[in-house]
Amino acid sequence: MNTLSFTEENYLKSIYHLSEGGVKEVSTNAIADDLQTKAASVTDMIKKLANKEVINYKKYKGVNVSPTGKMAALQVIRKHRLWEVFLVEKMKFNWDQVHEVAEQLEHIKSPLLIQRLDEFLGYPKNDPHGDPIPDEHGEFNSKPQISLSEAELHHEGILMSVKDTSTPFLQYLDKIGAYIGAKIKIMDRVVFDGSHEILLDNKRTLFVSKEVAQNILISE
Amino acid sequence: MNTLSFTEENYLKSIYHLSEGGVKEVSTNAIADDLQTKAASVTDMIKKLANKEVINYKKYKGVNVSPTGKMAALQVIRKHRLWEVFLVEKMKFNWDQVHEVAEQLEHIKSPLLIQRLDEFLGYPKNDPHGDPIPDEHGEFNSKPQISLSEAELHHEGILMSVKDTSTPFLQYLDKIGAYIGAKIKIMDRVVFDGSHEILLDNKRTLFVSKEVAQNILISE
DNA sequence: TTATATTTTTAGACTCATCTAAACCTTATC
DNA sequence: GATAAGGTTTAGATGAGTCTAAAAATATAA
Repeated sequence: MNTLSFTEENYLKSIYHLSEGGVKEVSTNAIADDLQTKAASVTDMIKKLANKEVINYKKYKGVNVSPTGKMAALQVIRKHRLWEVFLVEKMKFNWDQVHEVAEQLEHIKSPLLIQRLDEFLGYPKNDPHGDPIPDEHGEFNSKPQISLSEAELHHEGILMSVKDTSTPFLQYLDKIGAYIGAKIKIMDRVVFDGSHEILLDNKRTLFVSKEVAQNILISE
Repeated sequence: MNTLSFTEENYLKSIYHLSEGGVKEVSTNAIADDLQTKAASVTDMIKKLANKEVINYKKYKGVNVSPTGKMAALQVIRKHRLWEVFLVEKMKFNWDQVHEVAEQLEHIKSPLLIQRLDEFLGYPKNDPHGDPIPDEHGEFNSKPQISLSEAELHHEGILMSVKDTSTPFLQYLDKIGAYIGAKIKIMDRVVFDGSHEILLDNKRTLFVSKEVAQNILISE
């Protein structure tokens, strides 16, 4: 497999995410969309990645990650999430400020640094958005969770993670007082627009839109 | 000036270092040698850098950094040295292990991160090799220092910094027990091979070669 | 001062990652 | 099962950074 370039790592990570752990076939357009590039560029790159045997590729049939590719992707994800923890815990970044910088830091090549960083941070299990951090073997345990929009009415759970990690969404959550670890109970669901009435930390009830509900994951 | 690419930053840093702060003219070959590349590649790149007005360039006459280029170079150097401090102080790296990783980290783009890192480290004035860390305006005070090989016989001073930061040299210093802050007195100088007899921390006398003496800087 | 050696630049080619435009497959629809 | 619509791949070009080989300029030396 050799080493992957900066760009190759980004493609691989995108494919891994889009395939939800290596099951589904991922389309050229989906990758292009995710990486803000053009389909033709994606075709070129997936040929390279297929040659390096980190993905499986059949013309016109989409791609998915191979076992070695999955490991490589998980290492990049591990680095990304550890750096995010570092930025929030040690550099006093807000959780909506970390993504862009972590995108750069995740490509730093130094196994020793990652090992020491992990130790320095106290072997964290989750990043600031609640996503699990794989260990050096790519292992991680994801606790069962369900989106607010899919959970049953009157279900109560802990805010475990968020699907969307964009600045506007995270700033919105800050504004309404939602955070990883908060207690959320679904009080009502509005049929008209799919919005949700929720009880936050047994203190306040408020309404969130369908879009917001889909991006909040709580414990089952 | 716009932003500089990864590679452009490396060239600029090299030119800055080779010109001892932007004074002397630097030759194409010197840069090629420093960056382990070919003279032809250097010629291409210095044209680009001259177009961006970070260096002054006259064909066949060498280059030196412009005021804007000097500032840009100092920012990269600032980042490099702050990361080195981080690696040694927080990540428990040895001083001979930091260079390669800092070469990568110095190109991370995030003014906020550097500001917070500086604060986190307690606004250090020097990196693990004794080199001064410029502040955000590119200012730094370098205390007067002189190489062991140039100082007067029987001169005594503190080991302030090292010119060579390669792993073999630093490991050699570890071995003989020399470190930044150590007290060194020049006991004798051997005419035959230019080697030096020194007294280290008032404890041990030992001989170091001419090459080693040239790379150790002590207070005047 | 002319010849020689060295340094620097140019010319042309290569790789990587990207693009547009056109050609090509696959799928959905009637 | 023909056709339209959409997705995917190829062809050819571009820019960044690099290289080798050859030409041009400068420096050195007899």
